Amino acid sequence: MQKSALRKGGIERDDVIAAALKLIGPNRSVSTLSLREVAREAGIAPNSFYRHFRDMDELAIALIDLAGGTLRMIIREARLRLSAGGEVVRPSVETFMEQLDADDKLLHILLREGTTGSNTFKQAVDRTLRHFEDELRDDLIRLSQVDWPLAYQPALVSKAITRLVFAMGAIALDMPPERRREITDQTVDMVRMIVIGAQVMAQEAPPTR
Amino acid sequence: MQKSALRKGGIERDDVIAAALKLIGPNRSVSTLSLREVAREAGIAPNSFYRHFRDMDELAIALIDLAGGTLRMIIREARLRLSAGGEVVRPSVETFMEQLDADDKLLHILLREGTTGSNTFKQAVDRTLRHFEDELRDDLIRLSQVDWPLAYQPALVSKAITRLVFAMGAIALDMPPERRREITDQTVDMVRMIVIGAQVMAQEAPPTR
DNA sequence: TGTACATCAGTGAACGCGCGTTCACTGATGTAC
DNA sequence: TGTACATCAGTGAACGCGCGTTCACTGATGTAC
Repeated sequence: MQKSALRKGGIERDDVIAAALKLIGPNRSVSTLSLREVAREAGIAPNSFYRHFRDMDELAIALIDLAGGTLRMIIREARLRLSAGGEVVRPSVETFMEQLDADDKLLHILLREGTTGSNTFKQAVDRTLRHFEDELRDDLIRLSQVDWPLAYQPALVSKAITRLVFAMGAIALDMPPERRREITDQTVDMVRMIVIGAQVMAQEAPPTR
Repeated sequence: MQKSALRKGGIERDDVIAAALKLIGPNRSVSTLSLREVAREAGIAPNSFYRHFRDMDELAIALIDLAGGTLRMIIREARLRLSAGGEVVRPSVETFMEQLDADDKLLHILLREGTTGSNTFKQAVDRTLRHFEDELRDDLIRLSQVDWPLAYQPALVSKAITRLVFAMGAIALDMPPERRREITDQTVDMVRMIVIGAQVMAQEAPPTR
């Protein structure tokens, strides 16, 4: 039985995570948070932090993993919106950009720590991004068996799309909401370029699967 | 006449910048440098820092501008390597990736502060990236008048290429040198996908210039 | 050429602050008998 | 049911540290007369 879950006033590991999330924003990445700051936000004494995490690094990795998991669910939802034979690129990109609003804190975590954090952070982010790439690659292969021409190097295509969409997501995060549409449209066109280019290249060279 | 340039033992603004550059690396972005740290590296007392910069923000912006200028020169060199009618994408990407090794500190600055820094930093980086995009767009238009088909939305194509190449550059920076070639090859293929896709799309829709 | 003066990059000492971490302790909860 | 005990998230106080910033001062250089 979970013991701590029954305690009355106590705060949980998740409450500390929630406090950290509250502090994260456009200009605050995980690595700039201080232990005392998080404790203050969570309403506990600084030393109480150690009851839940060994140090700030452990908290940061928990946050990155949380962000990764949530974003994977976003992508899964995007996939559900796809009707066989219908348009694929636009609904996917739109779902991504919409969720970026809703879960902007989580996106920020992945975008910031991927370039700035310690090696541990970077690896955690990289793991998440590669997970995305893998899922996207499988989607591409599946699609190519239904109604799309075979694409050139699906792994490479999915990597290009993932990195580009994340880069555009980072741009969108720093922009006023009314320009999101514009960024979304641009991203849709960019992804189409990649997909179409890959299809053309597949006809010129034998595709590697 | 520049007075300070004649002083003997004194250090210059540039020396402080050089000290800051020395401290920057894979895990140290500009915004994580402390004033005392930079002063220590430059061999001056902490308060002497104020003789050269009003605060760390001013130093940071000087570094970002320096990085932007240097990178623009890199691109210019890449352009010189292009022989009319020859291959365009590979030499350009290769030049970029090679210089990334040589001036890796500068690349780091643009890659890190663009996602993490304060709004001021982000704007400085954004300015630099947009400058790249503009130059690339002009190149694309010029190329399309010589021996390439007209591309679909050159501005969008150049934005996609710029952001993607920078994202791949960020990946390369965190990798051991022996994997640079692999990343370069991947990037070349990605850029080709975008360019070819844009050319195909130009034939389907009237191009916007 | 000599002298008085302005300039300004440099200095050491000191300040108050927020930080991460440690210590010994508390007191509510759940468990064993 | 009652009692003794283990667990453990919480506490306040204290530590030493590096930080940004300020102060009044120095001393070499270049300039004016």
